[in-house]
Amino acid sequence: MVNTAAAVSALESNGMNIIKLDGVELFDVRKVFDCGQCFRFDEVSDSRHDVEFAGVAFGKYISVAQDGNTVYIYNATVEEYETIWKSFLGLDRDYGEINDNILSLSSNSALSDAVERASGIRILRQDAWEAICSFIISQNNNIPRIKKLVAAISLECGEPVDLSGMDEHIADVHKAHEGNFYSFPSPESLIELGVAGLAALKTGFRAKYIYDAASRMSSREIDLDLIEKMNTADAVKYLCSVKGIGPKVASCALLFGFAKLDAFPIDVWIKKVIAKYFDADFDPDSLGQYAGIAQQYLFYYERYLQSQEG
DNA sequence: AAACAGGCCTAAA
DNA sequence: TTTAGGCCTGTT
Repeated sequence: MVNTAAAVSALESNGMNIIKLDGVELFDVRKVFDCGQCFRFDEVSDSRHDVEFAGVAFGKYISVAQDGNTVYIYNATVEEYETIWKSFLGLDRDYGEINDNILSLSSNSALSDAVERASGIRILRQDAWEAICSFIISQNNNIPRIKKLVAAISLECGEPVDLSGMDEHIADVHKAHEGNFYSFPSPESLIELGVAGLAALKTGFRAKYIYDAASRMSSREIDLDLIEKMNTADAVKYLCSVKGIGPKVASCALLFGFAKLDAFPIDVWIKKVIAKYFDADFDPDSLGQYAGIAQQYLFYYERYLQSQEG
């Protein structure tokens, strides 16, 4: 059974393009945008749908809404869906098959519980530079503040996104929800701001790291096409040559920005998970080509358990 | 008030 | 090769 085959149709409302996807399985918008992989989407609280998240990606403003197995993408054409949003949302992959693969490689009961509990998470395919830069910012930081900092550099250095194709009513609703309407900044625009300018936006000790990464991006010393072709282990080493990028940040960038689904970021939560549920000699590679997805399931699961305490 | 937040760098053994 | 401190800032 193939779960990628959603029925795609194009709707229109007051000139705004809307994609409607019927029969979508193993997809949960809230989990997708609330599991900490993406810092630019916020929930639209008075949505006409069960749940809706809106934000900017690839220089475009969209919102993604869901009622049961039906998913809507507002402000998107069929072409944009096929070329950008389908892969961005992980809708080009069969998560039924992925979950089976993960479960076939491990009999760990916490992992099988996690797969069930976290069902519906999809790994986003984000812009590579945005992922690299965002996860540099994420270090020694918490999610609300990461989101604030990413919003701040986008407001300062990004370009205003085009809202001309949007239904005015929808646009107004979204503007009321702290949505930020600027694209993620190019490396060049961040360089222009300088280390001092970046620090002035409260990025703290990360300012020089962002600057260094942006410089190496701009000079093509960091070659995204090269990373694309590398295996994950080599790509981690490669990215770690940038000041401010260590194994965890590199793994996150590869998982969320390059669709390297075997990248396995080890943060404080995952350390806890490994200590709690796995043997001391646990090797992430044992979870196979989708180890990074398993990591997200475990991450989500442990945070879920934590939230249930007290 | 002190510790911590989805780490990483540097120095020191 | 592994192990301590320190780090911007904000929140609890």
